[in-house]
Amino acid sequence: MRPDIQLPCPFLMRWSEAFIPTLREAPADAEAVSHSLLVRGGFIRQLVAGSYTMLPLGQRVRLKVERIIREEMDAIGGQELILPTLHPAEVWKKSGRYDLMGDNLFKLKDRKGTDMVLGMTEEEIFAMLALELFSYRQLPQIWYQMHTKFRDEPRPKSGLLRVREFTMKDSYTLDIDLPGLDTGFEKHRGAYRRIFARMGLRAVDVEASSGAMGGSESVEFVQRSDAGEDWIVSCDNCGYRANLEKAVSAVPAIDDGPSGELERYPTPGLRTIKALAEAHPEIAAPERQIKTLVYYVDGEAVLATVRGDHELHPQKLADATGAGTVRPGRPEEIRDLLGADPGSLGAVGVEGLRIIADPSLRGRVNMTTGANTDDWHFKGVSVERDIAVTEWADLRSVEGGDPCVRCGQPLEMWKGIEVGHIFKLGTQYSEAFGVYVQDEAGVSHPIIMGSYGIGVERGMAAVVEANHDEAGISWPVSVAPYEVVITVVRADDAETMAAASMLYDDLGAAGLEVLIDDRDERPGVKFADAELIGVPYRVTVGPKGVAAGVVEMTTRRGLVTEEVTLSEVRTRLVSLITGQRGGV
RNA sequence: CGGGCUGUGGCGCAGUUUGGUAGCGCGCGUGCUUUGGGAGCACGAGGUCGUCGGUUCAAGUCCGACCAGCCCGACCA
Repeated sequence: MRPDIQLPCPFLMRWSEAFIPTLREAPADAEAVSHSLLVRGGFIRQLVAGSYTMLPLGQRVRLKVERIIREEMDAIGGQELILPTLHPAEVWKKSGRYDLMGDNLFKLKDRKGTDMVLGMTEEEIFAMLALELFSYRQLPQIWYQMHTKFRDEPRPKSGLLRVREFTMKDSYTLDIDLPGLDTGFEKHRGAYRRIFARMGLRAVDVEASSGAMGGSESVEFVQRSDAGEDWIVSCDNCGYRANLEKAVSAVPAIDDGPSGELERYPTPGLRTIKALAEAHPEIAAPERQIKTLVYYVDGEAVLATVRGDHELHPQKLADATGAGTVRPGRPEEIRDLLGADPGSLGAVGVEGLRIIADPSLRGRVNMTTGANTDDWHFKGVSVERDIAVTEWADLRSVEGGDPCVRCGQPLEMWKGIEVGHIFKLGTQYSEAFGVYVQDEAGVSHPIIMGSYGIGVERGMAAVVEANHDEAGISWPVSVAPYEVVITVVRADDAETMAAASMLYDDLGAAGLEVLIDDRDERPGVKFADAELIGVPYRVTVGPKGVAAGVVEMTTRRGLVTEEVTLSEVRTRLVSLITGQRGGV
C-alpha cells in the first residue's frame, strides 16, 4: 500500500448522510449473484442494458481496484497516460479492424459527417503514439491507461460481468525484438497474478485463443465461477490449463486393422453418426467414422473433418484459417456444394475446396464416411490415400475426462470469468501504422507490440462472485468500500451514541475507513445492511456493552463475533486491517 | 441475429382469461408507541398501466405495429 496515493473520497462517513440505497428484495432481472448483490447493496444501478451507474459504494470499490492495478503496473515500469476514446473511423479502417469488429464497434458521425468510432480497445491509437519513437535506445516501453471502453455487445448480461461501457486497464509493450516482447509479457503475467490475488480473486492463467485481437500467443486470467462464460480445461496433476477454444488433449490411438479397399455402399435412411454406427457396428463405430462439416470462413466454403465421436470447436477452425468470421453452411448451400444433404457428406474425392482435417484422423484406415449422395456411404476409407487434405489443424473440442496432453491424467472442465487477457501481438499494428525504429546498425524494424487488458468492473463483479454468502457480499479488506462499520444499536441513546462517536473519531484518526451506522433504524435492519454491503469488520456498540466498557467485533467473513473492550478495539482493528490492506 | 419470457407508484408483484371508478406487500412522509436480527398502530403522498395507432359508449384488459428489458444459443475485459 502506497500511503501517498489516497482515495479521493472521505475516510469517514455517517450512514445517515450517505447515499446507500439498499434493497430488501433482489431485483427481478438479476440472475448472477454479483448482479443481484451489487444492486441490492446499493453499489450500482442500471441505466440501459450494459450500462451502469457506479453509486458511491461502487465507486469506492472501483477506485480501490484501480489503485491496486496502478500500483502493480507502476511496479513493472508501466507509465500511465490517457488517450482519447473518440476515434476517427479512418484509424480503424487502416488496421482492418473497422470491418473485423463488425457491429461490436460503436459507430457515429460528427457534425461534419466524419465517421467516428468509440474505442473498444486501443492498439491503433497506441501504435500511432509510438510513431514518436525512432530508436531502439528508447525501448522498451510499457504504456498503460485506465479508460472507458465501448462495445456494442450483442448480449449484455449478468450485471457488470458483460456490459457495453466499462473501464479497462489496457497496457501495451513496445519492443525492438522478440525476447523483449517475451520479457514484457512475463512481467505482465506476474503483475496480473499479483493484481488478482490482491483483489481477493483466485484467478489462474490459462492458454487462450487470440481471436480478433490477432497475434501469436495469448493467456487469459480466469476466476472459477458458474457465472462465467468461458469453459476452461485443466489438469490437477501437471498444471496444464487452457481455454476450451485452445485446449488439446491426448487422443488414444485406434486400431483400424490393415488398410482395405474403398467401397461405396447403400445406407438408406442413415443420416447420423449414431444411426450408422448402430446399423453397421462392425465397420462404423463412431470412432471409425469421419465427420465432415461444411463451414464458411470469411465467406469461403471449407470442409472440416473430425472423428465421428468428436466435436468440432468453431473457434479452433477460425484460428486455423485466420478467419474473422466462421459459420456453419446452410442446408441449401451444402447441397449446392456437395450434392447431398448433411448426414451423407464426406470429403472423399472432393476437389477444389480447402479440406481441413483434425490430426486424430492422420494415418487412419478402414474408416466410414458419407459419399456425397444421399443414402450412400464409403467404407474402407484410408484418410491420407482417399482424401485430399489441404491442411491438418487441431479442430477437436476437448471433453471433460479426456487424458491430459502432458501427463495423461484426466482433465477437468469448469466455467470461469475472464478477468484479464494478455496478448503477444507482434508487428501487425506497427506495420499498419508505419511504426519503425532503428537498431544499433541503423536498420529499421517494426516495433513489436504486446497488449494487455483488465476489465475493472468485471473484476469487481468477479470479486463478489468469489466472496459472498447468504447474507450478502464479503469484501476483502483490499477493495472494501469501507473497512469498518460501527453499528450503533441505539442511536437515540445519548451514552451509546457518545461512545460510538468517540470510537468513530478514534478509528478515523488511526487511518481506518469507517462508516458509522447512526441511522434511526432497528438493529436488525442495520445488521442486515452491514452484512449485505460486506464491510469486513463490524463493531457493534450498544447500551449494555457501553455500560460495561465493551463492544462487539464481528468479522464479516464467517460472521464470527467476539467481545472486545472499548480501549482495545482500535489496536485490534488497526493491526487486523493494516495487515490486509495490500491484499494477499 | 434466432428462440423463450416480461413491461402496472422507488422495489417485488396481483389485476388482463370474461372490457366498466387501478390494487397488495415492502419502501417513503407525519404522529404516537417500540428498540440487540429487516417493529406496531393511525393518517398520508406517490401510477400518462412501455410507446403509438386501432376497435368500443367505455381499454391496464381486445387487435396491430413499434420500443425496452431479462433469459437460452453465435462474441469479449
